[in-house]
Amino acid sequence: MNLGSLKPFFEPHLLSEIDRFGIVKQVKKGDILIDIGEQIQFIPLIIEGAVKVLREDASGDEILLYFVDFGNTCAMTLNCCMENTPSEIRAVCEADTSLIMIPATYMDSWLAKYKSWRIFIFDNFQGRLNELLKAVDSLTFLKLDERLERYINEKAELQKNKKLNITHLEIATDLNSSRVVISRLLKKMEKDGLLLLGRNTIQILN
Amino acid sequence: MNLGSLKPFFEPHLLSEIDRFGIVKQVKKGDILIDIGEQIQFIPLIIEGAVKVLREDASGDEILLYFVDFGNTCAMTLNCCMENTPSEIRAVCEADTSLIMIPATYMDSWLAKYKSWRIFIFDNFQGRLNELLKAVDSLTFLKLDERLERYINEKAELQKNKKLNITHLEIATDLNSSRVVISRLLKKMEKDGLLLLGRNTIQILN
DNA sequence: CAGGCCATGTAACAATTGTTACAGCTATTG
DNA sequence: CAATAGCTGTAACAATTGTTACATGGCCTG
Repeated sequence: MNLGSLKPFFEPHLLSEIDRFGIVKQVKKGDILIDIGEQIQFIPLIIEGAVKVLREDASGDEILLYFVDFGNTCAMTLNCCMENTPSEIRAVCEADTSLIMIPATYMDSWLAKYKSWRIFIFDNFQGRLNELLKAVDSLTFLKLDERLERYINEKAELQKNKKLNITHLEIATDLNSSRVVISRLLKKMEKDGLLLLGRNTIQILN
Repeated sequence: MNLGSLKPFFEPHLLSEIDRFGIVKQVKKGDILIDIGEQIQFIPLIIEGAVKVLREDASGDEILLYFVDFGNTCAMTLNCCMENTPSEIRAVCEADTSLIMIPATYMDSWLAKYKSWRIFIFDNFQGRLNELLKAVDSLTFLKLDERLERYINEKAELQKNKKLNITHLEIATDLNSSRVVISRLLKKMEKDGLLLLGRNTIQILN
């Protein structure tokens, strides 16, 4: 396993443990990595690619919570590992993704043994709590057009490309809105010179 | 310090450390325990009472995130301690509250030494993440009348009393709505036989 | 007990978001 | 190349939530 990219995060001894016990996994764009209600036995550590984490209610409506990318893991998952509770969220791959699956059993013992692991875990909790806070902020304080703008910009940043390949329906699903509303708002943004719309594409100007 | 109530949570040696290094603090109803932007040096462990945690945006609008009560601490605070970043939230006492302030310096060393501390910390992260998830769920999937109903019931449960002393304006602030809207919805709930309204009081029926 | 502040009730209206319906266009597939 | 499925544009309308304005009545304070 090539752990070079993880070197800055972990002390050498921990790296060798990750090398010994971690299982590398490749997941394709669109695949569901973790689903709601699943028992989680492994902590996924993202090496390449990105994952989107979302929440669903009883009637099947969705809301995007946040994205997770390189060097991070999903704090929700951490908890589920520690407590052995079923997953509260769904994780879907945004792009082809490689990850190291670390058996949940090491979670606790590494916390006692490695300071770098504690830092890693806490940084991730911090990150996830902040992402959730950001989600609450958006839902509370922003109107849909502002949420949409934020969403589009985040997507572009994540994939480092101002041309998005996405449909209005996908956006509507992520924002828990409806396609017609999203189309309407996008059209307005285009008229305002912020975007160029095409079939399956949104080109961010500026 | 009387740590009896904490006995079920922590191993004896840790309890004696808490006894040695923790500082007991009494806070009055309505007092601000932690404010946005503050540096946090202590982990507050709630012994009695309850605290409400809220978020504010640039223009001063608020939203209630969740309540924290006995045996718990605020995961936001944990993070701020670990990372030494300013607080992202405000914590206001719901009732007169006693807490033990644990200097942030012990945070990490106790994690290495005490399994019960690790469990405590992780349980709290779990709890806070779940509360934030619940907040996101409410904001996303519920209409205001449902959020209001949930809010009122939570309040009653927290104070173990079906008669609330609260004004419509306070509710509106917690839910980031406006007083008129809340009055309108409460009136409807009263007409539906769910409540009895009075000046500064809401009596939950059923 | 008069004045003022605060809490509540209500109406009228505005803004935002959601829904339904349908038309036209594009890409794919057989 | 015809058929089909999926994507986008648009209009008309509905529901929800927010805003403004004003009236009433309780309660505290001087």
